[in-house]
Amino acid sequence: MPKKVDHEARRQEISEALWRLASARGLEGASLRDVAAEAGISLGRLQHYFRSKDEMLLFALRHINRLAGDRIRERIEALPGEPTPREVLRACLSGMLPLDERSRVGVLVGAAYFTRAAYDETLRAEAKNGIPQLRTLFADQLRRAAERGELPPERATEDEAMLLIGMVDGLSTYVLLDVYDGRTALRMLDGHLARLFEVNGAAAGAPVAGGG
Amino acid sequence: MPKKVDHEARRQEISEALWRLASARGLEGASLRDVAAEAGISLGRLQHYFRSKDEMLLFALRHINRLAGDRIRERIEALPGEPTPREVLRACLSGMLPLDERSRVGVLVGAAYFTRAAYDETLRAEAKNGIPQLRTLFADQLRRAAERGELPPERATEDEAMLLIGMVDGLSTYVLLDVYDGRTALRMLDGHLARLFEVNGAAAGAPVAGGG
DNA sequence: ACTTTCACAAGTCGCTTGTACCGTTATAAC
DNA sequence: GTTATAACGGTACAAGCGACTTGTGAAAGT
Repeated sequence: MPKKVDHEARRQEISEALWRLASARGLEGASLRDVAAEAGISLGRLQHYFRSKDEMLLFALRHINRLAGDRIRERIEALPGEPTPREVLRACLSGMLPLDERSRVGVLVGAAYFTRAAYDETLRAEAKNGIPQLRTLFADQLRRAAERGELPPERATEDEAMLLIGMVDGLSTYVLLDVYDGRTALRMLDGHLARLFEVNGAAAGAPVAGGG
Repeated sequence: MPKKVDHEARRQEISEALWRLASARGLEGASLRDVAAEAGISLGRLQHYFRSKDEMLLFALRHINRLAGDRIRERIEALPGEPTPREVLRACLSGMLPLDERSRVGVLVGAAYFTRAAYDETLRAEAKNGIPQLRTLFADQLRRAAERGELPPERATEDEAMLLIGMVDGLSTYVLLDVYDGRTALRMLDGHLARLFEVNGAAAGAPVAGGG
């Protein structure tokens, strides 16, 4: 038997090259030759690791979804001490906004995939994948906040959790379109959270200062 | 001089063929030949009305934006009697959701353009175009509601208006992804409006029943 | 009647695309 | 040392792309 190569690692490298191109020129603007060139390998080699373009796109989508999940989890664990539900929520939501280069690429790639997912059933199934998890995570935090008296109980719903996800998505959209910048989006997010966590007209939960 | 043809009308017909394809297969899946076939004309004729593909895409974007604006205005005017600010807001916002086939195509096309706009400056400038108008319209309604005592004054801000736009955008995204359906999105939108229009823990403004 | 010019249809051009396939090298097993 | 096979690099190919050119018929102006 000849030498063995870590296929998973090679595939991830190629995926990352694809993301760089997709965030700069869109998914359709990234041909196999372009991706190979960006990854610094030959077209033949790329084809050795992905039998077709669709296979590459699907792998890259799964990979970026996995990284996005890791990122969320990292941000939660990075919170100091015993974080309040509100702090957890803010960390997750602000982590989904395109505030730095890394998350900007992530959101751009996600948008590119979304457009395809709208008419590609395979991609759509994959893109929807993480949403229920995220909704559950957020709903859990809302319930926890309600138990602590930091949130009116009637606001601790799955709908509210879903609304939060949708809102961050909408904010991200307009940041990418340069309608406003990341700081403004963050301010609007904080405004929404502040009103969400209002109990009898007063702020509740731990307000958080600064940071992305 | 030979016979004269209404160029504007021809261009609109071609644009509509493009939308049908774009909503079904995405913008990149619509070649000039495909659009011509969908419009039932020859490639040569299409090129007679659009010198380049970019010109066609730009015209179609402007056209769909104009129709979207018309739709909003129609919905406001269709409201019976002297509509409250809340009724106006709900009519506009629900009109932006992909609830029927027409608006579904509109949102799909908008999404396809958005993906391109992320890395195409010309399209981005055009796509941003209607936003400030919409924000102003919404902010005006919020202020009017605050004056009528139906909304706490501190919520009558430009940020709140922008947040509404972003939220509908996010909801639309997930409707297209089949995460939930249009009715659910509408329920979530109504939930948000209900809380927005809460004064001292009680509902204010005119609650609206049913309808899209 | 003649000319001009619009409104097309059809074909061609150079280029890029995804995919298939061939040839070569290197390495591990026997 | 032979063989089998993973790991490539390189090339060829059919299809499709946008852009461009050419040809034709007809109607309006003179």
